[in-house]
Amino acid sequence: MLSPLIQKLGIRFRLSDHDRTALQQVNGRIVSVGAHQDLIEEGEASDHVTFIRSGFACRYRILPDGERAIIAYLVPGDACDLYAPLLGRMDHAVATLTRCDVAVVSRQDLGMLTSDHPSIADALHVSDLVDEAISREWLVSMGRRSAEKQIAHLLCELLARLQVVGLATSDSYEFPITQADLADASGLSVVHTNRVLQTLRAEGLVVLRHKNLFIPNLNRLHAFAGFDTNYLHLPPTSNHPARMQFKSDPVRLQ
Amino acid sequence: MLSPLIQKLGIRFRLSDHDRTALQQVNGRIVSVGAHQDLIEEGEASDHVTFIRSGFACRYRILPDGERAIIAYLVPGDACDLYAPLLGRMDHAVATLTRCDVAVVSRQDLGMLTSDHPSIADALHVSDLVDEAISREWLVSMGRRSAEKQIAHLLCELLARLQVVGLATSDSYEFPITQADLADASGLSVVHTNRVLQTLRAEGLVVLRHKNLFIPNLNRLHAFAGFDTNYLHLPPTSNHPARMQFKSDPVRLQ
DNA sequence: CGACTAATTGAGCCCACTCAACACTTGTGG
DNA sequence: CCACAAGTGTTGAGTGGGCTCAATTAGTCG
Repeated sequence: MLSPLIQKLGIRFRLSDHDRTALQQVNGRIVSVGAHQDLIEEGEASDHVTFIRSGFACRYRILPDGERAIIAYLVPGDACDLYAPLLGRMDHAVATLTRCDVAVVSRQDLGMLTSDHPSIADALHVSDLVDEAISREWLVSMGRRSAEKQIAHLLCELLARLQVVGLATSDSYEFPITQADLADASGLSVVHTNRVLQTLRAEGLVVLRHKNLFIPNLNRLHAFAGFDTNYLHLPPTSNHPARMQFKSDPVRLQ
Repeated sequence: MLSPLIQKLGIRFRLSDHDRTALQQVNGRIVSVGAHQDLIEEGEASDHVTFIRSGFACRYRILPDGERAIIAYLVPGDACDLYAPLLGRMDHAVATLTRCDVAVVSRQDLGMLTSDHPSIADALHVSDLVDEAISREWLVSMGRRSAEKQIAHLLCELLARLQVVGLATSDSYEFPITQADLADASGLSVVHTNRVLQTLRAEGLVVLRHKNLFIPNLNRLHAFAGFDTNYLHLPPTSNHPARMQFKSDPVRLQ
């Protein structure tokens, strides 16, 4: 039911076998949702929690002029509305970007789980704090990185996050996100997003084909984007095979 | 010691007199810090928590090219590093923007306080969730609002946040933040920040003089910025005298 | 008063936007 | 299985918001 979540929690927080078993036995219902469907609407206050099991989703807001701003990407293992009741109502919406399987768990069940297993509560809290760090990093990107570096940075982030849940190899992952959805997450226009991607491809920083992203030289992409995994708070022991590559010259555009 | 914090917690969460007394009796030391000084450095892992008692501070990151990105403004009542130990080390730094008084409390004392008073722990958690919502709103601003609207929005947000801790009237507050610090928080250049402020003044949306901000017509500014307090999760009963004003025509630039 | 910091102004440029057309994919129903 | 529609990606041309560089004018504070 919650397998990618368990994987994610286990990476940043020590869980006992007892905790794991409890997590594995959580019951809820699995729902399959098509691409570009709302999972949670703004203003909602539901009595269940939604987790992404497969596919990509996003948090977003619609502005008065109809523009959409994507505030976060959600990948398998991410919760959509974990602490929503503490705040009362959702101040933003959540929608799928691709076809998704989501797990819907009752808040009551989850509450019992976390009170019986305080370390699960802590682990969930930690992963929320990481989400917060990710928001901050997006702010850094939007504020002070060029469009090219911003998107490169995002692609690095997704690689790391997908590796955590076993959905990426050391240098590639499935990337079914639309350029329009990338644009709304980067604060760019669709046209410019397209051109930025072309530049990254032309520089040989990424190979993007058939909804699949391959990174020929991760060190080079990291150096270009100014990417530093610190903010994701992954354990140092985590295996990052790509880190073993030779260091290469930094890339400069123009 | 923590009076603005107590005010802030009390607004969004019901605290018993018992809780309040406990909060009032927290001890720690008060430190006075000059403007533009680091309070917490990136990578730090300290055994105490720092709260802003007076003045403005910010969270920030420095990029490889030396640029600074301000990720959040901190006002009196805000915590600098509440959950830092859960994540291990700080992934960003905190610095003052003006002269500040900060309260430094040992984590051990705070831990005892929250385990004796679970509702204080919840209240702190809620205010962290609001900080998260603020980050998301900043992302919306940077991504999809014009420079004018972005800064107008920020000024609306500060009004609301300062009202919570009694540092703003219904339509004005002390605004000692430098244009350079505003620029780094908005992702704009200093020069353009200056011009944006001039536009807002020329439109009569704000009066900014002698480090003091006055908003002649809050509804007008709200409408212009597309500002909606929802994301701050203030109680509906909160007194917002300015809301009683007449509705006025929306402002359009150019 | 002098030294520094902060705010302002001008000029020229470029990154990113808009509008608009076109090509390629994907999916669906006849 | 094809035809068409819708969605997605790509390209060109022209514009403008926001940038940089550089200099000047306030403020602030010892």
